[in-house]
Amino acid sequence: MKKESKTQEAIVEAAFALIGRHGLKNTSLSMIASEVGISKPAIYYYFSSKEELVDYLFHLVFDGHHFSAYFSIEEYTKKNFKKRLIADGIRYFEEYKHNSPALKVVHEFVLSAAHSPRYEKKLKAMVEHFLEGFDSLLSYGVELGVVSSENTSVNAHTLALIIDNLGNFMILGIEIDYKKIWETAVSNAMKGSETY
Amino acid sequence: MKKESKTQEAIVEAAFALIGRHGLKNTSLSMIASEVGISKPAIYYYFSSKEELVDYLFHLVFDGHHFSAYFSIEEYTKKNFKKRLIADGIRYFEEYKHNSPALKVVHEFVLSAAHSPRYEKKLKAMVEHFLEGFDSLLSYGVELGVVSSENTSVNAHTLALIIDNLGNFMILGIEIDYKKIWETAVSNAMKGSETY
Amino acid sequence: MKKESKTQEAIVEAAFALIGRHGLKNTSLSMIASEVGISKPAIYYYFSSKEELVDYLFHLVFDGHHFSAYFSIEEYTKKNFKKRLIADGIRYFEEYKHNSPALKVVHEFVLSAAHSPRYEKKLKAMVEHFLEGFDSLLSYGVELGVVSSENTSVNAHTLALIIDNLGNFMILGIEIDYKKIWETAVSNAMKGSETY
Amino acid sequence: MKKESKTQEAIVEAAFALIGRHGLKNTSLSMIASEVGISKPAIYYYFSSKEELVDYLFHLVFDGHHFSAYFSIEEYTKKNFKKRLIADGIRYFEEYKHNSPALKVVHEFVLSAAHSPRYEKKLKAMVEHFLEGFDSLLSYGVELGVVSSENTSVNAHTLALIIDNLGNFMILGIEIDYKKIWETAVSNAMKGSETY
DNA sequence: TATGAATGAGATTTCATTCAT
DNA sequence: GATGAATGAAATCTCATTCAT
Repeated sequence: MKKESKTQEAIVEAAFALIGRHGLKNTSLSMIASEVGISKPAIYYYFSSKEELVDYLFHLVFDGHHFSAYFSIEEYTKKNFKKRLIADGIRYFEEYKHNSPALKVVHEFVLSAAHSPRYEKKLKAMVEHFLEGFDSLLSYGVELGVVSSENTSVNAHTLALIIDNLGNFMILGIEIDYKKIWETAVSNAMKGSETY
Repeated sequence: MKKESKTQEAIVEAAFALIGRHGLKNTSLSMIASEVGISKPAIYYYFSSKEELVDYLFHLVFDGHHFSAYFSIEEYTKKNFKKRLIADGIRYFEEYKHNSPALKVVHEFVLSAAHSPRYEKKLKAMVEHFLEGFDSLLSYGVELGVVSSENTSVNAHTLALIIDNLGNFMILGIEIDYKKIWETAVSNAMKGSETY
Repeated sequence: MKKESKTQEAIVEAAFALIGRHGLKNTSLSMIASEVGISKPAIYYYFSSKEELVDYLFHLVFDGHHFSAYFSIEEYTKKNFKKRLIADGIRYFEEYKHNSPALKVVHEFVLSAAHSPRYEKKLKAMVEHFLEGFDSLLSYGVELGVVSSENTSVNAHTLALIIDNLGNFMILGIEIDYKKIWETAVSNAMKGSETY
Repeated sequence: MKKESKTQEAIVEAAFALIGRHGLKNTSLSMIASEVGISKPAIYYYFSSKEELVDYLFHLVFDGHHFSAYFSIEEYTKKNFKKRLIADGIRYFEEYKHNSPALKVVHEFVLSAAHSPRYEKKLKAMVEHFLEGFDSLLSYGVELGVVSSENTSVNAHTLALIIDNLGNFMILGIEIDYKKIWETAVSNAMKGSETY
């Protein structure tokens, strides 16, 4: 837990806010500096380049973005499984509603990964981490006897796909019944479903 | 329907390719001009600003991105409904695999939409158009008697959410069983599913 | 003979003058631009970077700096050999007196070669070219029978060393009898000289 | 003779090494500080500006660069004159071969002198000091009867010119017969040489 | 239709320097 | 004696845009 100076914190916070608002490329060090109320070179005292600042934000964001931060498998029981999964999911994507700068920056990274090999690998790893998270969770449900053993993996990935995109839709301000969609998805995933 | 000159076509094509590869902000008019083999000011003969060129691409992309271009409701029958829906969906997201410039540019616009009110509305409209497309399709399935009448709307939106994100995952190169996921999603959507 | 625009010529000329006066590192594109009376980016229309501009000057300077430009061996005869060699040498280093920007820039390159591998090789080649030039000239003198055949190479190199440094001393404004020194050096070189 | 602290010595040494390697303008206080392992402002405790540090180096270098440091006239005798002069000269320019930081810095100052009136005078003085040194030495040789009394001054200056440039050529890595050239030059200077 | 030439604005970055502690 | 924190000035370079031709 390295101690950050007030200024460094302010830089990071301003960067988050501005990148969330204007995007990665549209946020200049000048903007950050003037938002914080310091001079441009002051940023270089804390980060040796814009790239390094962005990297720092990237890690800050993704290091806190673990599957287990939202879905703590060890607290799931036979009895609370469904309720818990539904509640955790809702908690997850409702964060988007509050428009937290961090989540907007995640969004920014996710989308810019398409033409930035720098982040592509990390991001892919993060998505795969979530896929595996749901895999483990459903497998545990199978053990508990509350989740169908058929197609577990496909169902897990479907949940990941849905919850991820619910966040994206929320950012866009699409009005759909988020909770019901998630509840239904969880139900389907648990009951298993034979294909045609 | 204004007639496009060869040069204009070339500009648009180059812009598509470059933006798909490097992103909106990282693609400069110089890059486009030199890709086409013309001078920078020549672009201004066809588009009065970079913004206008981007707008043009935006419309080009989204005007061709109709729900009905992929799912032609009038060809769905009681008998072929499921098969058809599965097949059309697969056709849709497999386009991503082929890396078509247009789709990459859609992705890019989604990115910009997050911090550009200019595109936000249009994009939202497009997403809603897809949501309604699936709504209509499933409603038609209800009429035909092949789709459960319960929760139709939620199921339709779930399909939209899934198919949209399958494309995103494909761009990232995530290896999951795309087809099986889609098949299962269609099955669930058609059979309806009571919630807990 | 590529046609240079007026502006390009002006840039090159200003660069010569300013680098001669302030040195390579102390001459900025801003200085050049404002000397020429154009904007900074205008320079980039002609040279894609400062490095390229400097390279251009480098070649301009050294491509005209051939041994044969000062000492045209084919005009040397048995009768005029000494007189000619003395006169050509004087003509060579007297150019320094007139303080031509180009010569100052040569000086700049020569000295900065010490920590710029970029120019080191080229410069070494140029110096060696002059060494060989004097070698050939004296050898020709041997053939003509006006130059001693002993130690020809050592004597040639001595001439090169002296004439080169006479220029440097002139730039510094050292007051010595340049002509007499050169005459004596030529005499010694021609007569040959046994070592102790 | 102010006492230098360990830190000051380290600063000076690092400055020597870095300036020798990268040049005056390319060596920043940051580089020096980090080479020494201290903070940037620490340098300001010892030198009130970069200019002052450079001045200090300048004097350090030139105060040790006396003619008499290499050629101690009082040890020359009728018998050892030539041998001694040759040997001292060789010792002088062979220092260049060992790449001593101090000599590289001299070279650097010569470079700066061309466009820095600050050093020009000092440097000129130093060169003149060497010219006079050889003048005195040869005059002493005349007194001893081992040096021709004709053209003594011209011959002295020629020696200065040659030995100075031998060092420059060495830095560039030019491969010539340094020793033979110097021996011959000494011979010629002592024997005197009538001009044409 | 198209280009050569040029520009203002602004981006990232480096440097010598200062000052309170 | 020495440092952490900060700054003004300036450097190189890019970009969208303009305009006469």
